[in-house]
Amino acid sequence: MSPPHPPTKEAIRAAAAKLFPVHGYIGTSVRDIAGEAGVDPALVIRNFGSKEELFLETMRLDDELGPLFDGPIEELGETFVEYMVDTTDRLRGMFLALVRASESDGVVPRLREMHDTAFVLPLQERLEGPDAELRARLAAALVGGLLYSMWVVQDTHLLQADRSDLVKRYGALVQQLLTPPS
Amino acid sequence: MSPPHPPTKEAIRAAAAKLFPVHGYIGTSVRDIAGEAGVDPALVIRNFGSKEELFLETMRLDDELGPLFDGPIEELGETFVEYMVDTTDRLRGMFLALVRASESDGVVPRLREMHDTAFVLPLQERLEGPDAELRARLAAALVGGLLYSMWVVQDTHLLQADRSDLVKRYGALVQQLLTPPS
DNA sequence: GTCTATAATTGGATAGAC
DNA sequence: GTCTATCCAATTATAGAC
Repeated sequence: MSPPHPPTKEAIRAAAAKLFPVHGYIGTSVRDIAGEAGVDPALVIRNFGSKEELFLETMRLDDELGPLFDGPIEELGETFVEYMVDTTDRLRGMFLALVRASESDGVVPRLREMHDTAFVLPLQERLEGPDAELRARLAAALVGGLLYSMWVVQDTHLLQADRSDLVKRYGALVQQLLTPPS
Repeated sequence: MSPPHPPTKEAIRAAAAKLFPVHGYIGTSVRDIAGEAGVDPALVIRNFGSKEELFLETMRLDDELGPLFDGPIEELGETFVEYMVDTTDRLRGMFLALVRASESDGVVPRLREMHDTAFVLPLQERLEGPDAELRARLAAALVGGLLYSMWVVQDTHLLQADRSDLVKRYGALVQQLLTPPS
C-alpha cells in the first residue's frame, strides 16, 4: 500500500529532477527546489541528507533508455548519432549538469554511469568479438565528442550545419567502430 | 623599460594561472590566489575587477600551441591524437576548468576560443576544399570526445587500454576527416 | 511529520587609513 | 600602491517548537 498522496519526498525528487538539468547544480539552490516542490527548504535536507546526495540520486537515467536501437547493425552508427543529436530534452540537461558538476569527486562515478548507460551499453550489446568493449567505448567517446562540441562548446559552425549531412558523416565514423571494414 | 620586480599584478596572474587549472574555478578562492601570490586578497579584485575576469584572462592559450604539427598530412591524425592524449599538463587543466565552469555564460566564448585554438585551427590550416572547416570541426569534436572520455568521464577501460593501440585506432578515424578516402 | 527561525560558514567585494 | 578591517550576500544545514 503506497500512500495516497505522493509524499513530500517524491515532490522534492520531482522538483530536483526538473530543475537540476535546466539550471545545473550550482544554479539550483535548495530553496529553489523547495519552492518548486511547494515544501519547506528544511525538508529537502531532512529527506535527502544533503544537496549533493539529492543531486546524485536524481541524475540517473534508470530505464528511460528510449528506443532500443534494434535495427540492422549496418545502420546503427547513423541511427545512434541521429538520436543523440536530436535529443534536446532530459538527456541533454543531465549530460550538461553532470559534466559541469564533475569537479566534485562524488559526481564522476554518476557521470560514468550515465555515460555507460546512454552511450556505451546500447552499442556494446550489439557488438561481438574480443575487443567489443573497447570499440563500444571508443564509439561512445565519438558520440560524447559530438555532444561536447554542440552543447558545451556550442560550436556555431556545427550547430548551423546541415543536420542530415552531419549525421551521415559522423555516423559513418561511428559505424566503422561497430562494423570495421576488413 | 619593464619594472625590475614583477609587479604584484603579474604575481597574481601567475598564481591564478597555476591554481585554476588544478582546482577549478569553484575550487579556487580569491583568498587562495592571494595566498599563493603572497599578496593581500583585496589586491586581486583591485587589479582584475572580479574573480571571473581574472579567470577569463588567465584561461587562454596564447602562443603555447607547442609543436606546429607540420609533418606529412597522411600522419596528422595519429600525430595529433597522440599529442593530445599524452598532454597531461597545462592544456588538460585548462580544458577541464573551462568545461566545468561553462555554466557561466561568460566562460563559453573562452572555451570556444580554446577549442578553436587547440583543436580546430591546427587541423584546419592543413586542410583544403570547400568543406575544410566543417571537416576540421568534426575532427576537433572527435579529439574533444577522447579527452572528455579520458579526463571528464575518466573511463577506466580507455585509461587502461594500450596507448599506442588507442592512438592508432582513434587517429585513423581523425585521419579520415583530414584525408577522406575517395 | 512539518515548519519557523537561525546557525554557521564561506567567499566575493569595498572603504579608507597608511 | 598596499594593506587592515569589514561588509554583505548567499547558501547549506541544524535545532527545536508545534
